[in-house]
Amino acid sequence: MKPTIREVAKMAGVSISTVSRVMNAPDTVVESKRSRVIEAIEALKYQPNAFARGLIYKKSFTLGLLIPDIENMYFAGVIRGVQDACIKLGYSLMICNTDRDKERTLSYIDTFHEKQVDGVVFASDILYPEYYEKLVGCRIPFVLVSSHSDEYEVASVEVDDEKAAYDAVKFLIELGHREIGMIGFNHDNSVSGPPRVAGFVRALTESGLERNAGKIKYANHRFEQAYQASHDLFTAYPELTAVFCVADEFAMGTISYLKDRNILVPGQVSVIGFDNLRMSGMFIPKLTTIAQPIYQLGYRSAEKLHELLTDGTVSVMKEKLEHKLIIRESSREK
Amino acid sequence: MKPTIREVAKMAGVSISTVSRVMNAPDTVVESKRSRVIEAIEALKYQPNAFARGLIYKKSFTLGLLIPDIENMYFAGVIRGVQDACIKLGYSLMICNTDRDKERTLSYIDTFHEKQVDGVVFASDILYPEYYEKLVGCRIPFVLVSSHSDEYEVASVEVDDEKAAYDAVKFLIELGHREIGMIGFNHDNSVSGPPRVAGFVRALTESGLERNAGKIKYANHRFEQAYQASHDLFTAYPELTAVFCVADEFAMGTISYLKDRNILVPGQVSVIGFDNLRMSGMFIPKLTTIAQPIYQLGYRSAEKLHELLTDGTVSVMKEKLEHKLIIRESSREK
DNA sequence: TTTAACTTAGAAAAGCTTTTCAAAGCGATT
DNA sequence: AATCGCTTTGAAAAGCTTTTCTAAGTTAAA
Repeated sequence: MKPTIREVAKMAGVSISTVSRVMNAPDTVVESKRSRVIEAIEALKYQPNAFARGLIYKKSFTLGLLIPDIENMYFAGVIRGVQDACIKLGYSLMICNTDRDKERTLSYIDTFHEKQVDGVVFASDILYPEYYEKLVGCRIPFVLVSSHSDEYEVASVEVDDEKAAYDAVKFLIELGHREIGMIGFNHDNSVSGPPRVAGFVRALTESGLERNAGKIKYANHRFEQAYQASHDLFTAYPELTAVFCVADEFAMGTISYLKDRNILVPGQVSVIGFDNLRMSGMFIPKLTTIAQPIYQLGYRSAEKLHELLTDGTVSVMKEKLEHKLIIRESSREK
Repeated sequence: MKPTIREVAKMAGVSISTVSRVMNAPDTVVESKRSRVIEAIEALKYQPNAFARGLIYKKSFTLGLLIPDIENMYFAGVIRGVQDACIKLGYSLMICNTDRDKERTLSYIDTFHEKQVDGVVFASDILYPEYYEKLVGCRIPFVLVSSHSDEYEVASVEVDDEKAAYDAVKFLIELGHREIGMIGFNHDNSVSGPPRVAGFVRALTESGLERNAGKIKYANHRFEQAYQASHDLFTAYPELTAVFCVADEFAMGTISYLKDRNILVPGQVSVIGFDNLRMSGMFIPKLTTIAQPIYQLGYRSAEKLHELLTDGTVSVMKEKLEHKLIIRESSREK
């Protein structure tokens, strides 16, 4: 089996206390013994047992990350950010893909509880009361990323969805478009759904384009759904010359649909996305989009969780990171 | 703090042994006490401490997963597969993104060792001797997915790369193409690089097209690199009417390049990819490709690891899963 | 009625580390 | 020479659970 501190002690001819001290407070043990101990540790490839340490410290130095859909490219970036922050801060990371399934999410929280993760970052999904109750019931500190809660007092880091949507639509208007539609997230399973239509409506209203405010179809996070939604949108409103899509994946779905209908993008219709996935620059045409600082979102959320864990509180509760308009090839002046 | 078995025992008015028995062998404790204990457990939301259990069982019921590049869409699928298998088999999963960095990979193995993961699945990367030595030095059982080792006796599950590449090129030939090039993986940091050029060459040779065997440029896993490689390929061999790309991301890079050069795909040049990413059906044009059973690859690798952990050995050492040709829009008869 | 065989429950040990406490050793000060 | 104070080390306890062992209590059989 794996060597224990006992065997290291025996090999070095000292007590286990001394071995422990060599690892945790090296300068309290005299040089001669210290080097003998270090030799023994290396010879045996000794690695202290995390279970025993966990028992003492009551900490696992592990964080949990709950992801709604790992096949959504958006999350690859936030995972990288969270993981890099974890490395910097000395945590391990346990990533779980919930598929937006309530039961599964709850069961992962149980696992986190059992494994004694120090905290969890909860990504992009709605914080349902069940989740909240369970998390606080298990006394697990947590933060939200790309999400927030109106009901509860929970730390979060995200983008200003309303403003970002506003900027996207404003851009389309400045390009000269007057007939503008939108493909949005279903409100009942997304947190950014409502603020993004709010931004859409505000930009429209501000320019006297209220008549477009209802030209919205909703989809459920996936390409195929957005394809279908575009179909519904364009059969209902064939006059549209621009579409605001609340996700790059939706923009791709919309463009695919338009392509199949032989409608040119951006020749006849301009499409703007949201997220700036790595894929957006690879698509044909390259997507004009609102860039979220995806990696930073993940990174900051882990830092914030760390702050919560060490200080017991967090300096800014609802943190907003900056979005940015990226102009590429899927949009054009009207 | 979190409640312990002691507090449950006190609340139920029994000894801690009884509580433990209720959880692990319920029928050895009399109904009246059992129900009192269950009540107490629920009232306190008691969850046994995984550290204490780990100390006893010498198992963490946690697996580690080493991923080279989490932003590569290929891995989203294998992660899902591994994770679903883990749920079925009762393991938790610790996913680590190595960025193909040796030091980082080694350091993750240390973490796995310290956290006492029961085993690790190692994805898609070359099993360098350092990795192998460290893993066996730490006595951590492991399996390879989308990879294999010629040097060492390690269980693996992957696709038959040579055959798959052969099938791809054969398909191009049957379409009537005679001038065929390839965008491959750099041999020095990929395991599937060499077998895929072998398949390319075999298909060519079989049809008397050896003259094409050298028309290969190499790229390093990413779109941008494939774009550049396509540039090199087509300036060196402008006669090409078809390209075999060893990854869908490469195919997208190639098509992007061709598009920028106003070369029609599939009108003038046919492109076939490899992987069948979820994205491949979303791209314009939709990619003809060799589908890997990505999810199953992940799923099987976790099952295999489980087999290794429970039986101490594995029934089939080098397992191959079936690939499949998917014909979509990026290829056309010559 | 007594003994044998079970059933049920508690005490205690084991698993590995860190940390506290006490003791030993040593130099220096009075 | 004796005491003080500091450094260095080891013994032991604590952290939480599972499991073994033992004891007590119950039922059935002789």
